Amino acid sequence: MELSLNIKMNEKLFLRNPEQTDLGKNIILFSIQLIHEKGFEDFTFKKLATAIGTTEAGIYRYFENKHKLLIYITAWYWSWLEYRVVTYTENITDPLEKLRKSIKFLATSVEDDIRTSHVNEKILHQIIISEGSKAYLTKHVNEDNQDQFFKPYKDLCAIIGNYILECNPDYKYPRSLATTIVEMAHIQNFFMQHLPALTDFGKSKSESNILEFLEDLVFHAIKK
Amino acid sequence: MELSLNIKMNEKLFLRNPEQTDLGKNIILFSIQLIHEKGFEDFTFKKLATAIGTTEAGIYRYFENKHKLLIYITAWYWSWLEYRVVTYTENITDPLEKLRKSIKFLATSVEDDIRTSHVNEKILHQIIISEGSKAYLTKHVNEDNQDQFFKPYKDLCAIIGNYILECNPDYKYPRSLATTIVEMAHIQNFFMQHLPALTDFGKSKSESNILEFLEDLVFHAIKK
DNA sequence: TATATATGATAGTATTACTATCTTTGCTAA
DNA sequence: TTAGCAAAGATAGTAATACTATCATATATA
Repeated sequence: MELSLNIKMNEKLFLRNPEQTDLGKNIILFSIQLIHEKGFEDFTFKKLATAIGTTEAGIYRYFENKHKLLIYITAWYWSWLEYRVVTYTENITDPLEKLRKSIKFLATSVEDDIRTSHVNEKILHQIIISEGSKAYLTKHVNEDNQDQFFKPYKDLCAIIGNYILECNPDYKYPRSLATTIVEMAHIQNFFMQHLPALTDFGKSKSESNILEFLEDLVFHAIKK
Repeated sequence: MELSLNIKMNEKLFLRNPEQTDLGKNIILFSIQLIHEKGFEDFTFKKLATAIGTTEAGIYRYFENKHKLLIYITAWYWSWLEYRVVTYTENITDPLEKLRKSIKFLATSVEDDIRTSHVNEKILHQIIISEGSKAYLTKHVNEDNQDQFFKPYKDLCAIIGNYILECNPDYKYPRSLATTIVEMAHIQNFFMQHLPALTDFGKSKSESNILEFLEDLVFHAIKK
């Protein structure tokens, strides 16, 4: 049986839907590789075209510019993560356990999901850590937000926020705590890899330590 | 009496020390204005030169490229903030109060410091919020780190981390909690301004709410 | 007065970030 | 079977960016 997983993306993010053609899928596949390899600043459509074996003009038929492509792949990641979090927590009744499991999904690397052949989730996770925030740290964040480009990220945070409220309906900062979990899961990971003095995990360099830190932080914060 | 405050910067960050000449000081003054106005991606040495009334080549005599300049001004900011935090907390004996006051410095906007005529701290604070993380989110972060470019940031976090340990010597994650405070002080501020659904402060848009959230988070985390 | 230093003026290059146009390929509906 | 259309390939061109190089000039200092 062949599995496949399809995520519906905001149509304003692309000119032509990359999921519907071979070239489109290659653009996603190779851009994830290239952005990871070179970093977003050094990544260009020219290099991407060469890697795929097509021309620059070909890429521009799918994406207006490389920033839209970055938003596309980050939005895809958040949608995919939301799907995973919801799928694996919806049957859990204990809200504390739901939250704990969610934090684990946010703070832990994944293996490549074979149901999405044009996306390598393991590398994508690294991109989110190093480049993810560049999707919104721009002067046009307000316009991009009006176009709903960050909806997948917001939806995921909203779910975590609701789990927090289920644990403690009186907790005053469910959304900010949710974004703190999501952001710090990635930032602590980046610091652990590159600026270890900024964390307590420099020696072990193990994600499980980040997980422990986040759990400790969250469950103390929401304790009644 | 004329006050002045001088911060010694890492010499590898510049080709010629910008604090020592009028043009150099103008580069710092106008780059802060321009980066805030246009955002870092759209900021160029050409535009900066035009704003100052000098030539592109003139700027290149001080800074190798715009990324080094960004690191310079962010490093300056962290040094300045460390100076402020240390100055205003060293006389406090109660560690909890020291930590509380430090959080306030991290999470609150400042007025322009008149002792530094070539730096507008209020605008600089906004730049740190929107552009600060781009200083280290690069492929050359490891080399930059070896050159000690992020030392001011680390020093500040180390101080906060020590205050945390003074409050509770058994707390297991003092450094990660310190960076969480610093990072979230800025990220929550950005989200409050631009993506308010990600915070609990969207309506009031008030920094004092961020402060309350951070205090609540930190003091629950370190409670014995 | 000689000299070093900072700045100004100008020019030039490779790369980036696009836009435009024309051709070819391959599928589909008449 | 073919006409027509969409996707992709090929090629060219432009303005801006990110530099480097050189030569002249002003100013301070020894």
